[in-house]
Amino acid sequence: MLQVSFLRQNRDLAKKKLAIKHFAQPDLVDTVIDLDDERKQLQASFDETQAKVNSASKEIGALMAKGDKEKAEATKISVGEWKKQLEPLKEKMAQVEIDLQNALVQFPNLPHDLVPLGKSPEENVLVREGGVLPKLPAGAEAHWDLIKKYNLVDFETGAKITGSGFPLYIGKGAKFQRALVQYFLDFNTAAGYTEYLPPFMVNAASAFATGQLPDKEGQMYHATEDDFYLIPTAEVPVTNIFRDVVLKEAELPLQMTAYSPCFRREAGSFGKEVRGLNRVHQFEKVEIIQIVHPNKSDEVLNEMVVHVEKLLVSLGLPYRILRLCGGDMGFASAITYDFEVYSAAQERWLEVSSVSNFESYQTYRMKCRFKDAAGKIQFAHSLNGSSLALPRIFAAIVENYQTESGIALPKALQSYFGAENLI
RNA sequence: AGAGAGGUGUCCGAGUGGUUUAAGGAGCACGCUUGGAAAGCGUGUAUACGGCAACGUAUCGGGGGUUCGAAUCCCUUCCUCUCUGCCA
Repeated sequence: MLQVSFLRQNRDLAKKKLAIKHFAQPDLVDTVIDLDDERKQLQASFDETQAKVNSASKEIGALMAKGDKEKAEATKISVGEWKKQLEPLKEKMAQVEIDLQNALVQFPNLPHDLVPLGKSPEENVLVREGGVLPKLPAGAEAHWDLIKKYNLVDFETGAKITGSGFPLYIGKGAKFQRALVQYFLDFNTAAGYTEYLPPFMVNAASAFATGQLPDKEGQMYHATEDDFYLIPTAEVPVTNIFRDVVLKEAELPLQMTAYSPCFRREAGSFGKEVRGLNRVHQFEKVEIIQIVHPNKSDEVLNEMVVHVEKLLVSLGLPYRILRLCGGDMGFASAITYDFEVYSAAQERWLEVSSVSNFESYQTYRMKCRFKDAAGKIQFAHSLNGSSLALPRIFAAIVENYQTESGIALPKALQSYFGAENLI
């Protein structure tokens, strides 16, 4: 969420930056400032009257103690008058605050200066690429055929149990998932991240704090009986650890990693784009999250990008890193780098990680602050990234490591899987 | 799931309608004292909003109510603990 004080001081800059994100209602900036002016005015007169009520009430107490009942009763009457004035003020103030809040949550985060202009994925900027394209055997197949051939994943039975997009992993396929999770977590903790295993459902307050609510309501599964939401990513529960918390500056940076299943309704496209493991409703992911000093977030973002890159290199997959343009970025992000892995058999790039700096957008929304050396309270910055999302890594490894007689494994995974080859 | 007990500041903890301006203690910070340390003494020690400021307003788990006045009374909700039940 953007801060009114910032919008007030940077009215034109904010509008310019919102335009980069293709935000359709620049005038909302003015609306918000007007509403805030109104709120201030209302509060001033409310506070003034309330102060009169408070001091008169105290006076009544003193008069009663003295036994001056007559004067006490007279004071009660004037208090009654003031309270009548208070009622409409209170209502109006509550309404203005709701309006202000409703307007504020509509703003996406402002883009970082490095964010390229552009509207669609084609306008994302290639930062660098690495890895080598594999030489696939003749008759190389896409992962949806390979997993069937080797009985690693059964979509039909998953659909029978739950619905489409809920894959059932079997045998070596299931074990491979477990090996990947274990490897990713170990890789992250070795780099200093603390491992968490969070709840997989969150309440509405948590979903609001990380920006899933109110605008992305339909993308989450909702357990209505208890009003819990199934998490779309571990970012939600883990970042919320620090909701309404004032940290000490010395505690920063906080580095967390967590495995979780991710649940996404993903109302969307059909066909090749979503075939096999390319897009599913439930998938496994290991996430990295940092809460840092605002001065450090640019630097930390780069560190996180390098961290994820090293992980991809260790898997021997051909990859590229893109800096997303304003039109392709997430709502809450100030700057995002996407990692894509080349699926040789599908002949297309698959997004496997997205690393973002949210700056103070989430932390303001969830009141995650820290006390600096001077004793001043400031909002921290939050960042997160996948390291990594499993299904597409699974797909890419199965495709890129296929041989004529089976599927090989990257060296780094062999000890985790307990064999040199997947098949 | 049923019954009961609770939720107060950084922490412990007092507080059943009015100098509570939340006692007292601990911790922490600063100062005094000291050769140095401990002890002792003194001062300070939540957040948000409004205001140039003085200061004001709100907050005793959350929300609502009663009252001139609520940490205190009522309703509601969440959470924790104990016992019982159920369960991997």
